[in-house]
Amino acid sequence: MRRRTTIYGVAEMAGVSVATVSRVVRGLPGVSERTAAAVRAAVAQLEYVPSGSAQSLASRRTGVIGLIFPDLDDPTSDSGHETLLYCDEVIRGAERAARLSGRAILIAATHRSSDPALVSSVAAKVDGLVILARSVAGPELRTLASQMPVVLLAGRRSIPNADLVSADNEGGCHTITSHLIKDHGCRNLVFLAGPPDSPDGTTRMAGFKRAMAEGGLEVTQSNIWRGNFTEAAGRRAAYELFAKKIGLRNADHSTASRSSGDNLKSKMGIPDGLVAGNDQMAIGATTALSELGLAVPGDVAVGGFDDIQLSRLVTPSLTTVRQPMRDLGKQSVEMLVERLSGARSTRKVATLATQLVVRASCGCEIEQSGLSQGRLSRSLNNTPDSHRRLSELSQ
Amino acid sequence: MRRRTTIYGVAEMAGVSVATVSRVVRGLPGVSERTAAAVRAAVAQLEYVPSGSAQSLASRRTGVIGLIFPDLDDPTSDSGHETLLYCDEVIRGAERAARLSGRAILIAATHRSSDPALVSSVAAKVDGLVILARSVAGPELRTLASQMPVVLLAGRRSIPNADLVSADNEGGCHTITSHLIKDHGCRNLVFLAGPPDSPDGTTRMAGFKRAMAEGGLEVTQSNIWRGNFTEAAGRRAAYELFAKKIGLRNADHSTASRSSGDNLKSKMGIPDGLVAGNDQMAIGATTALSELGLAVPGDVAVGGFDDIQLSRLVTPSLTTVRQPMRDLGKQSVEMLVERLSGARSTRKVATLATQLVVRASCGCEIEQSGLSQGRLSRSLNNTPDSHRRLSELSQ
DNA sequence: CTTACATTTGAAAGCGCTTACAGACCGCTC
DNA sequence: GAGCGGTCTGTAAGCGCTTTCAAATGTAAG
Repeated sequence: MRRRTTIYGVAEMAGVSVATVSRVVRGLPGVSERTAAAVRAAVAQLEYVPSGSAQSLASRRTGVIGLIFPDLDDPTSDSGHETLLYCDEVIRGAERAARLSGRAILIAATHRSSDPALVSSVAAKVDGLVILARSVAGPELRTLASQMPVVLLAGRRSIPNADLVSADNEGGCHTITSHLIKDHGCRNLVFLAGPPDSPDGTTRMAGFKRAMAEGGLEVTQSNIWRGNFTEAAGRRAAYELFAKKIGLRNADHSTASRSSGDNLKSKMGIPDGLVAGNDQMAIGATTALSELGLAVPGDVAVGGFDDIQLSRLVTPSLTTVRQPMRDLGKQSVEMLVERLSGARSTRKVATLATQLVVRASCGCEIEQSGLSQGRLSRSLNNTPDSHRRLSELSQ
Repeated sequence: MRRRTTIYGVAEMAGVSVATVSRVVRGLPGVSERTAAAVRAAVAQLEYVPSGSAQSLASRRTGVIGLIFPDLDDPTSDSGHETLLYCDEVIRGAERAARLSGRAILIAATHRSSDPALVSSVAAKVDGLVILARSVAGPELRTLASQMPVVLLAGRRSIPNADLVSADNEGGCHTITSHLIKDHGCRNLVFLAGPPDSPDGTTRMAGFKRAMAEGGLEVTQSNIWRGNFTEAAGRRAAYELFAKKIGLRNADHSTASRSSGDNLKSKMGIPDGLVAGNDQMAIGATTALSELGLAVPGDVAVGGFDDIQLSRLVTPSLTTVRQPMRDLGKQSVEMLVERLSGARSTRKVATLATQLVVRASCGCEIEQSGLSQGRLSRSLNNTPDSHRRLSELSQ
């Protein structure tokens, strides 16, 4: 582990000043080809690698972008697992975008028990930050945003100075709801919402309502069911919405009377479709419906949101909405780079289009099984003309 | 984006020298509580965050570990996808270990068309490197390893000075082979090998051979089939190994004569089990066997290696061997940290235990279907007593 | 051979921190 | 009161670069 050569060593060997070496190494103009060649020879000879710290200190740029994401405490939980995958994709997208701009990505995960100094120490080493969801507390976030460019990814908060990138939750939910209405003729949809304080959930519900309105369908209390994003909540929803109305107290798979067609359902106000605020609830509901003897999608069409792993594996496979995770990472970094290069100083908000993933639970796809299962899934863009939708706010 | 406060600003406000501020900020002893409090007040007041570059330059430590991994050119290919997941897990493990040691992780992906300066620029910013597989070319690797601590993860090369971490390919393949021999009574196993120049493949074959020897079974030419790790190769293997021997030219699912028990098979030298060097080949072979009218695991037991996503989804689900990906990342960083803290200077080689994942293709598990599919999979450690096996070489 | 101007080079002043090292100050002991 | 060992604090010299700025050199025009 020999001590690394410095710029002085190279300068000496090449018989020039350190300023000249610096110019050659960074490819700046104004050095004669003759001199440059001599310097390059010395660099190669000595295997010179400039010290990143010294470069950063002198130029006050690190060439590094920080990415802070939440690390779940309980990696065994379902949601934990899904969040992990989500973050991984984002990291990948961010890394690529950073690499293309000649920068590197410094990653750090936070969780509730982690050292508060962590974020500072990362902030001290980077030119700008991409912060996922709520991995950093509000006050700290404000401080950071006042000191360096910050992009919030899927963060709900509106921090002055911080750009914002998120998936189009409203549009995605609108798309899947419209799909159930227009393509599958649902007339009595129920939205399985999340807790009222979930911004994602609220935005998704807005999409549901807009699609209903566009379809000429009324949305009342009875079309919104409040849950908490868990599978259990989905099950409960199914029982509450269907059990009484079809005259069952206990779910009994073998003896449950098979449902009796649109006629009865519409008469009794039984929903003919469910749109869930996330996949977990959709899956819970689907399971419960089958216990109640109702067929999905035959009697009730079901749609989810997120496209978690499990959604592809359940029977029937779940029609859902996928977020462009990798693009979220990419877009965040690109916006950061734009700021870093001084190209922009106004605040910017980007919303990336989501993608409808059509599978079986809506009635579109005949169930596959065996080897090929899980490999095919047709999908449609919900915005056919453009890949992303950007809106810019000066602020 | 106001200019950040420096240590001088804090010193001035607190009425002390910068040396004292430095001591307080880093928690060094030898400062009276009175003074320290004043400094802390100033730090909070000014929202002072020390410059990482300046700290690194002065202390010649960056507190950052670099992680270099391959980014596949073709992200749509199967192997690409699997490799991505693999890397993601490694990154997670590395990040956690780094965080626990108070360091951050700088990630950068390389692929064949990427800028060669990338690795240098990363190297210039970190205290040490973890390098995955063959993401960095040999000569460059040597240079790096001569200048800073380097850990090679799953890298086949033996670079002087570089520590090495890898999964126990030999042991894993030994375990699954033994499982087929001892628990399922296979007597005529065939190993579907990779190309001879694949180190992983070779190591796995060694495990196969050892298990065969321990089971008192001979290994000849006819027990080794050479492939190239693709599904197509697996299919070909099945046809070549079985089609002729059971008197079929064309696979015909409906009319194929069902196999006729151990009696015939052993008489004719038909294999009763396949151990594949990776999951892709195992899956290809399984598909082809079913086309040939042979039942898996009924007529032929099959085992794979890697535990790719698909292995859980195919029918029958594939019994295979999983690498401890997250632990690989963790272990790499830990070894690097050990070096960085000067605790060790001898070269170290760590081999982490793999895990046998028992599913249906060996005959252990009754096939599951429906909702619960993919969620349960029993698994056994192949080294019951210890989680990892370390061997240390002084060199 | 000047003068004017572009091109190439080097000297030197930081960048914001860490870290010897030395000095100041304190209460002791002899 | 001198001498001594602690404890606390400040001075200043780097760390290895970048970046003015001015000097040196070359070059073309007058």
